[in-house]
Amino acid sequence: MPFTESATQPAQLDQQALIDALVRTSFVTMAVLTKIGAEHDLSLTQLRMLAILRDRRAKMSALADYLGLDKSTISGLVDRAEKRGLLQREANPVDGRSVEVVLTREGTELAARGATEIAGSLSPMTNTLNRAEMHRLTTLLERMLEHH
Amino acid sequence: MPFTESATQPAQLDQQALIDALVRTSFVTMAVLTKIGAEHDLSLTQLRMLAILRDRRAKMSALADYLGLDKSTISGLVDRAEKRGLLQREANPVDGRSVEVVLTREGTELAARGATEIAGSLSPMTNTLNRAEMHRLTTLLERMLEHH
DNA sequence: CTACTATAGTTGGTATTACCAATTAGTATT
DNA sequence: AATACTAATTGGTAATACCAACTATAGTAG
Repeated sequence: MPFTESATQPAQLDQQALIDALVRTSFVTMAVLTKIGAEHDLSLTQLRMLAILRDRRAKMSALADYLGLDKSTISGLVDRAEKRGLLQREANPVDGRSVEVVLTREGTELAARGATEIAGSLSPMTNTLNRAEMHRLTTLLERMLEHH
Repeated sequence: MPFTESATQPAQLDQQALIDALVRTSFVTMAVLTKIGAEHDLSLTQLRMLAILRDRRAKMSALADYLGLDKSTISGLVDRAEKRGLLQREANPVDGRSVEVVLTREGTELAARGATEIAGSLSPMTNTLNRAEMHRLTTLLERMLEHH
């Protein structure tokens, strides 16, 4: 079941074990996100988009950058989400080409509900650790994320 | 950029921070996997399928279970991978309905190469930790994974 | 041993995701 | 004022993934 391997060096075994654990954890986490999204008819990408728009309004091109997707993909995503009433396109008064995207009240509520459910679904896993362990794990993950 | 929030309880703050770190780590990891897959014209799902088939031959239905997908989706995935020569369908002599899937030599090689590249792409992140920290992180992640 | 039921996969239909190339419209540059 | 650049959309294609319906094989009941 190891996603990766082919390391025989003594020191690299630890690294390989970590990578396997990271990949497996990621798949479990993604599965949780996908499932919760699906319960609200949201793809993982749509869920991410809502999460991004929770804090800030964003231009189409900014969304493409954040999500690592082509602009044309964003057009489609925003189209469908807008048709569902989750968000709105707004004109940028300064730049006539630019389109800004903002969550509607409904979109904001859905994003909040999703966040709560995600926390709820992951807590069985995270709660296997005590507070000190949680803290240590968080710190280690954040250290890795910084260097990226 | 917090994917989730809405926790004000004192003890839950640590948990919330952990969940955020987990989700962010997962997206970074998935982005790496997606990119490496794309370089070999493999979707994340196909990459996972190859990874599963590295160790074992599997029936169509077993693949559906492992991947959490509908059987009909597997038919399509296997069709395309077979057409590319990465794997083969084989009849099960015991059960005439069952179809077993096995990697070809080419598929095995691609899976191995992918695994190496994944390790290479994640190592900049994992190498920000020393060996003891890697070990601690791995242990904590595995503890969580067990309880799932 | 035939008839029902269950299981394993495939097929056909649809929606979504995602890309690329081409286009439209607005902004900047020279 | 003409040219180049940028922002977003449109159209076309392929892959992913679902569901429902179907085929073929296997197992069970009468």
